[in-house]
Amino acid sequence: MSSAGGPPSSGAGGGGAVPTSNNNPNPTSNGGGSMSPLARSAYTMNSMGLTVGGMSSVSPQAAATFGSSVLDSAAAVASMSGSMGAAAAMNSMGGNCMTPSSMSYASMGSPLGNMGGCMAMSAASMSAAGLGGGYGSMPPGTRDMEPGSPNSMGRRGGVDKPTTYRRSYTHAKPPYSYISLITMAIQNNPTRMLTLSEIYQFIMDLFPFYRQNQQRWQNSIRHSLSFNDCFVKIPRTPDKPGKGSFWTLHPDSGNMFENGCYLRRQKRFKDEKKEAIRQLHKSPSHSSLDATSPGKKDHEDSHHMHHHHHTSRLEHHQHHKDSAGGGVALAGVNVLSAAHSKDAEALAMLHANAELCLGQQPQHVPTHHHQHHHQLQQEELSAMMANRCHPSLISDYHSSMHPLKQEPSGYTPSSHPFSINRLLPTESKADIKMYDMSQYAGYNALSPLTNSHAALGQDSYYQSLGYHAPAGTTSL
DNA sequence: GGCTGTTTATCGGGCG
DNA sequence: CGCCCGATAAACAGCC
Repeated sequence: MSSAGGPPSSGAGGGGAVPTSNNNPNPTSNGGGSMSPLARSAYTMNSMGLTVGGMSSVSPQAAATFGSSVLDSAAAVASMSGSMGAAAAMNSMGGNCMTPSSMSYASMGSPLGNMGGCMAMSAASMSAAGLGGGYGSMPPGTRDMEPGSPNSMGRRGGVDKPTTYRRSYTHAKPPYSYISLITMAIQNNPTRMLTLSEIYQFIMDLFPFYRQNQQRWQNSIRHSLSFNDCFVKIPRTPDKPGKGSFWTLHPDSGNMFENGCYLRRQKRFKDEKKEAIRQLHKSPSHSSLDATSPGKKDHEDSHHMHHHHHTSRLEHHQHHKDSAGGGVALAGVNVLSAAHSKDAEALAMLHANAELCLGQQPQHVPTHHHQHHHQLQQEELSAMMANRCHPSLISDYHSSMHPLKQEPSGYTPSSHPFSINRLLPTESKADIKMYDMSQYAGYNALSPLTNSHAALGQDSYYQSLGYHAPAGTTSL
């Protein structure tokens, strides 16, 4: 690319956390009406004033309220944003993910950003702070200005006075990476599998920002799905005709956002097997496997040629942490080995899974189990999924990341303020609607997922598994 | 043809 | 400063 992607004017080119959406080419190709009154109200809710105050003391009950469907997502989102601060602070994990950028988001629009310090509060309040502060300040109609437009909000470079960027970012880009968003979407679905279009829908339902420039971000979503090993494509079964495959999370992807940072993972999840394949493809010397190779898979390297050793580095990273950790679970690995012991464990792991994905503390990854267990690969996953069962459910990887496991530091995933466990119920919250959460965060109250999964509460999911509620395991 | 997926290429930013 | 991650663009292939 000569000219490297062209003039920045179009916002082309990468970068960064603050993308910029120029004009909205196709504002609502899909959205028709997706903007429910609820959504509006949500938007209207301004910066946290609302919530923070009111919810500061979110009772368990309240928490429970957020447990379902969209709410979950909202909660998840909220928690994500909240965790940006909370997680970092609470767990001293070293995860300072409070990068300037995230901070800026959090603080955007209001002093609340500083709440990071107060995160002692409940997740809900946090979320409110985070989301409300970040987005939600403006009524829907006012979205004239492009939220991340360079001009409007100059980047963190401090280009502009902090005062300028304030509110009005109704549709500011959410402080979540696409990977986070996808994870959120998948996790939010009871089946833990979503089609591409459902992922799109989830995102748009939750974040108005993404109702614009769909072409652009959807391309990115697709790229993320394909490019990141943490997402696994599950072919559609004949009995379920439709378009596109299902996407799920790799059972070993575990907690990609361990530090509560949803903009950037500390490490990119790598499926060792796939990685190995890539390596093979790229290194001519080993054509051991197939001569038929198309030779396209090296993309990882070609993509990041400069850091092809990253893998080792990453592992190194991980191991390091693990060892430090002490004890807990590994992120996965032996998957098939215990594939039979589902039940309670399954749920447990289910939790873990959610937990991990939504942001919890670092688990330990047993440094070297990979070689033996990484067997569960796509085919297997596919097979499992074909049965509508998420691999994670079957896999015993739960054993590795058991939710019950305590963090060495005393922190447990369950204890994580934004832990999904906390949000999960104790009872049926399936009926809860977004309006409930409208107070939750400015961002979510949107239309409930129209998708079926939305209708299903997570508890439903659990129930379907024969599990009632993560009661004991959770602090709830 | 449009959607879904994959792959390549770049750029920008964060972090050690 | 180099490595790595994420965002974005875009070419392409396959499928419905």
